[in-house]
Amino acid sequence: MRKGKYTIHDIAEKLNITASTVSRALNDHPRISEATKKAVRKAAEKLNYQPNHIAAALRNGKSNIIGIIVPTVNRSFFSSVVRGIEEIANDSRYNVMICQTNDDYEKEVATVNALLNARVDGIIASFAKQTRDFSHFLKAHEKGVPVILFDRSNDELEVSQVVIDDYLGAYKATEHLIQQGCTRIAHFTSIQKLSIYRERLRGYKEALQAHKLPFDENLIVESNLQLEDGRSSTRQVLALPQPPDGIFSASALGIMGALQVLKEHNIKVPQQVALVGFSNEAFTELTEPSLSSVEQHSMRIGNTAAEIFLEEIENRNKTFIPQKVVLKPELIIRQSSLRKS
Amino acid sequence: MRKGKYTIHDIAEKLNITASTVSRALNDHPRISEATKKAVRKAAEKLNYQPNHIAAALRNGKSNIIGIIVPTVNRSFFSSVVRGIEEIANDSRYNVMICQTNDDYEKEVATVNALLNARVDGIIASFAKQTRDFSHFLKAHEKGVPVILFDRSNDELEVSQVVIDDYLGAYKATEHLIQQGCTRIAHFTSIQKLSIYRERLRGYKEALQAHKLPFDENLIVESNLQLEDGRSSTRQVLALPQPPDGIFSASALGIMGALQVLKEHNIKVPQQVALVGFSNEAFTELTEPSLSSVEQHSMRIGNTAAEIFLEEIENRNKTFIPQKVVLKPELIIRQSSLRKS
DNA sequence: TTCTAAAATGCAATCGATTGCGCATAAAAC
DNA sequence: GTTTTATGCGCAATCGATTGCATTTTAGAA
Repeated sequence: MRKGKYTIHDIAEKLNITASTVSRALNDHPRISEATKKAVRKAAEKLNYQPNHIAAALRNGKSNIIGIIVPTVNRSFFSSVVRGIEEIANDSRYNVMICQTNDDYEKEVATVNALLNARVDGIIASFAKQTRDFSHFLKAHEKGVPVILFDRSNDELEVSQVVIDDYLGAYKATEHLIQQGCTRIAHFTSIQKLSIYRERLRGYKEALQAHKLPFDENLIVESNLQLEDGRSSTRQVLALPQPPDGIFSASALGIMGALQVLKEHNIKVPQQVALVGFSNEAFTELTEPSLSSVEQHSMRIGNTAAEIFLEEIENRNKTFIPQKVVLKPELIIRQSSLRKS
Repeated sequence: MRKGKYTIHDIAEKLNITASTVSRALNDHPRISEATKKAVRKAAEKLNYQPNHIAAALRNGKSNIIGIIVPTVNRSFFSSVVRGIEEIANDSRYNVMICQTNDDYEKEVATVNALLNARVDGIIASFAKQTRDFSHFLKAHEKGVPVILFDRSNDELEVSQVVIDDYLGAYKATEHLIQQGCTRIAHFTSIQKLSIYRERLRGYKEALQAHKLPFDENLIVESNLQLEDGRSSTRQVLALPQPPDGIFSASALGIMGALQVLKEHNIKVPQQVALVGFSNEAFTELTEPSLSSVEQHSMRIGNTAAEIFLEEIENRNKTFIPQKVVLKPELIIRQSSLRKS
């Protein structure tokens, strides 16, 4: 049926040589004469030969596929990371297989297994919010499949990871708000089981401390950090006897929600309340006023993760030493926090 | 090295039977006794046996992978379609391989080839804006790999496709603007080589005609429909002797740009100029005022595409009849076009 | 011209799962 | 009690590329 379904055997037959020679010729093996190589390449071209990666994968025990696991691909952050991974991976003849967990733990476990069955050569992942048990990742790692975690990760896990300095990002953001004159800054955070949120909270606290501002438990609101959460959190802090004059949210949607509610209450941004979010999502510069936020260099995160993967594949036989790369975030100041001074 | 690297042969040995029997037992073959099946399943579990899909793929000539090709995954529309595909595919034990072309023709061709080499069982794609030559898709189709195009597609291509009724969406949007009192409606469009843009333009025109409004060539602006394009197109129509009182953009970012520029000119939306966009991207409901837009039911598009794929795989031996599914879009009315009446 | 080393290629096994065919054994039919 | 017919399972080939080892060919040395 299938046209052009030629194999190395067909090429071999055509040239009166064996498949071994063809294989070696195509792989530029030194023991094959230039003449033969040329002939093989020519014949391959003529037949429009397409190598069967599956056969090679079976024989070599490697598929040349990197599995990527993200909660969702529908966020600038994650899709940029994916792009970053692809960039590096493709250069090294790897393909990527992107899988979404929708932040569902069960799906995540199933996905890891599916990827292992598909014999991926490595897994680059950012786990689901509710993931507490990491044995599925460990299982992959023990099977010799490099696992690289990014953003959401876990120090206790003996695998490599690429994260940004969440502490620093939060510190910068908070300090910036202070410099703009804010003295009561609220912070929207999420589950403290995730280190990224713990670290952002820590950065926030230490910035306050460094500038001799008091820490008020009432100004910390924990939620899922989606749009609606941002809205309700904002209402909550506005209802305080002493409402805040600045808000730093650990997510982009969170600060978006804040902006909406503040506008609804006719509270001027940034004059009355200044805002800074986290994650430089596309919409943050589309709002009115545009939203300041902490840029995570997502593309770079992807690049780095892919590079670590390549290294680990390279050093597969050497003893494994997990590495942790921490990238510096950057504060992007826009209108929502810039008071005319 | 790899732990748990057991094969059906290991199970066979353990039970003193052959690999054939193990294979059949695991696949629930009717000719295998229940007792044997149970024993096999138990042994498999005990050894933590993981089937090697690659070996099966080689033998069966199918990988159980669907390749998805999209310009970018970083848009609600495309990522939702992907989700929709996954939903259906996973239920039928298919995995998906998502690839981004970044709207680059070369990359698209390379991607199709890569997917074919990876021996995907089908390709679901929305092609790049500049793609004029579709031979890479045809090649896949001729090789017996079902190709399903969605959104951006091409009637001349003898492959199945899932699209929305762009004409209808545009008609509804334009009519809505007219009903809100607009009489001079500008339309932002993109390359007319793409049928989606041609159809949207046609819908716009016919709605005008149906309501006896004149068609003015000056109100049509063709661009790439990104944010910046929306901005400049808006400036362009505002500079006309008779500026418009309504804008219908064939993209979401386009109308976003319009909103920005209008606000900068202190032109009231929707009172002075009403706006409707296309593609219900996340940010459209986050703006101030929120943006009306045409919802494309992206998830459903994905579902449908996957279902068509499954059908075509099923009927692989029957004669192929390409099918075209046209979904109805829905107009979502938000503040940007709703004048208090 | 004969021998040896090097260069070029072939042979056959391998990766792991699948499957058509065939051979037993057991159950059913006559 | 013999013939059919199921039933349960094994044998061996297959998918296509790769590779260690063996063999042939060629070139160079003696």
